[in-house]
Amino acid sequence: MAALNTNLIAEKAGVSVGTLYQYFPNKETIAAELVRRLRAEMRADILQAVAATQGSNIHDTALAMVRASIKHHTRAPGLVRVLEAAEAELPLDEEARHAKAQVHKDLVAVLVAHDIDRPEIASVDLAAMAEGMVHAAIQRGEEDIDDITARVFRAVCGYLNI
Amino acid sequence: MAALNTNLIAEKAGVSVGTLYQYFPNKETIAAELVRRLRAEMRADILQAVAATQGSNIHDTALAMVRASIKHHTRAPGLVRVLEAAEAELPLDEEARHAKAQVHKDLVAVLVAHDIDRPEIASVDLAAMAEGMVHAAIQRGEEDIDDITARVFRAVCGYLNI
Amino acid sequence: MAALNTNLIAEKAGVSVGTLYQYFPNKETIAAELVRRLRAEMRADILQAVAATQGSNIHDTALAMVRASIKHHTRAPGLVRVLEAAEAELPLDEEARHAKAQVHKDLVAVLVAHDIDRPEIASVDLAAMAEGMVHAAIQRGEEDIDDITARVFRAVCGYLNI
Amino acid sequence: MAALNTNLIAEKAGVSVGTLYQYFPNKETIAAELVRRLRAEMRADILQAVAATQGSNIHDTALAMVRASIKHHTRAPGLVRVLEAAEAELPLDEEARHAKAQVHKDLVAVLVAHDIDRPEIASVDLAAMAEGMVHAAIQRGEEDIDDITARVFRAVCGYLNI
DNA sequence: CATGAATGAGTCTTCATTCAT
DNA sequence: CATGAATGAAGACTCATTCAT
Repeated sequence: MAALNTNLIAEKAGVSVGTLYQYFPNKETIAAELVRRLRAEMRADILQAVAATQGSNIHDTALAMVRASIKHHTRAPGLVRVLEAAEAELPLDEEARHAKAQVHKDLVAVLVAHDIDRPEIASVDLAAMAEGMVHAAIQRGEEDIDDITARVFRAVCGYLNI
Repeated sequence: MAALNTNLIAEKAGVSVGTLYQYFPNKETIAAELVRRLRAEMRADILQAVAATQGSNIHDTALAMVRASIKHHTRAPGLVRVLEAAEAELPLDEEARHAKAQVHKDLVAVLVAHDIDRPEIASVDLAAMAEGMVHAAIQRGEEDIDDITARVFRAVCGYLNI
Repeated sequence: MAALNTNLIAEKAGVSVGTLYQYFPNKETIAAELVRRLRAEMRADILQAVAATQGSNIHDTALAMVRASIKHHTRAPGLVRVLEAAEAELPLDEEARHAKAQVHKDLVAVLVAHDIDRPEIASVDLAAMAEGMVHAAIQRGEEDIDDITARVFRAVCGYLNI
Repeated sequence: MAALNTNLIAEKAGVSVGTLYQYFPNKETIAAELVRRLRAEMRADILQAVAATQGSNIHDTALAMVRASIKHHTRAPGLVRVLEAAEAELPLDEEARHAKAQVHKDLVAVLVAHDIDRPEIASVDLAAMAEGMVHAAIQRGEEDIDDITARVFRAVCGYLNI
């Protein structure tokens, strides 16, 4: 995949390939690290959204989280897309898996706090649903973030029966 | 891109690479053709679902379509995933673009028939949402199709406010 | 070499590749046959030139032969060029070698008849010289055959000290 | 074109294919560069011959140039032959075309200095004639350079009427 | 978070050759 | 001078990885 070319990654990172390989044993770990960072950023966004709506009803929290998710996709659409596609077939290392799991856990915690049924499943479903919709919208060139947000929010509420 | 290796594609297709190249000028067109077939099959599944629920309310039709979408993902999960990932960066030829557009049009037609708001947008949103959720579920190894169906259906209804 | 593509040769010959391979065991023999024909035609042209100047002085004979050589290059410039290039690295079969040798022998005979020194060497030198000049002129797009003839003739006379 | 096989070129150049492709975008430019070098070397040989016979009559200069031309063919007969054959169908880049043109210009300059008629045409004719004869002689395995030189020289003088 | 030219295994693509019809 | 789709070895090209500086 052209976008995950090691030389390109190095260039974008402002270093040489050699340097990259001094810190990572191979391309897979490099990609895993990028995934880790992506998830960490995402988590920060989400935690912030959760914190900001602390004590509110689930609607407000959900809305804030959807917004956070979209923000995350807007930052570097190309990279996010490529990495999320790569994530599936990549043998993630412990760190990356952990970062990914954290996002999941945070979401589960929110769902549990609001008495949602089968929170573990709901967490992955909601993430997949939002990711799918946002991803498609961004890729089509949509720019009205509020509109995208509203649409995803509708689906989320439907899924949660709230 | 191990899964879109021309030699592998040829092998799976039961022919030699040379034969493949007698019908397609290069790898891109080969991939485009696979996308075209995928979309054509998907469309057949969806049209059948629509036809089978002709005259029913939108709930039944939506449910049938969700089921069709899942069926499509179940057939050849690996290939579907790879192709859907490739679809975005592939220069699709006329045929493939047409096949993709047809699926979209069919869905829009159903939405229009049921007086759904902004049917064009709804069509892509619903497709993305379902694809995202189903994709994630299948990849995680879920096998209870009815359960997945019910969850996607909930999101769809929420999105459509029905 | 694109111009010696077996499928192309077959097409130009108005048959299928399969048919070609029913008469020749491989590409080399096909090329050899083309060389053989080329040399046979060339020989015919040269013999005719010699016959037409029977009894004349060497100047007239040389001039006629140069003309014949140019005619040969004009017929199918592309093929002639390709074949003459191929001739060197091709393992010619008996027939083709014989056809080539015949041309040489005829020339030697003429040279002997006119008391030229070292006729064997002169024969190949003259052929190479004429071929080189004519080839280059034709390829550059020159069309004034008489002019090319005059120039080659000058070189030939110089070589022969006549 | 076995002799212009990229892997072979790389091997002969003492590097790997990858390295070759780090400096040239494709096979054609690689071949063009080889042609350029060939012509540059040839030019050096010729200029040296011209310089060494500065002020002499045209006979001496012509002789020296014929000798230079033969030397050029002797260095790497195989490569020279292949490249000169390839030259015609190759899309030469600016550099290569320039190198080729330089040789031509140098020769024209010499011819002009000696009041030769139609120097532009004479230049290409002489080059083609010498190349044709030398080429054939070398390929037949002749090793007596002086003899070849004398024969080519005779043709050259005849052509130039000197 | 050093550098980047060199390496060569792995892909894409072509084309001489075969063989079922 | 039967046909031409199928084959796969060979050749063009890429890119993850290394190593001398």
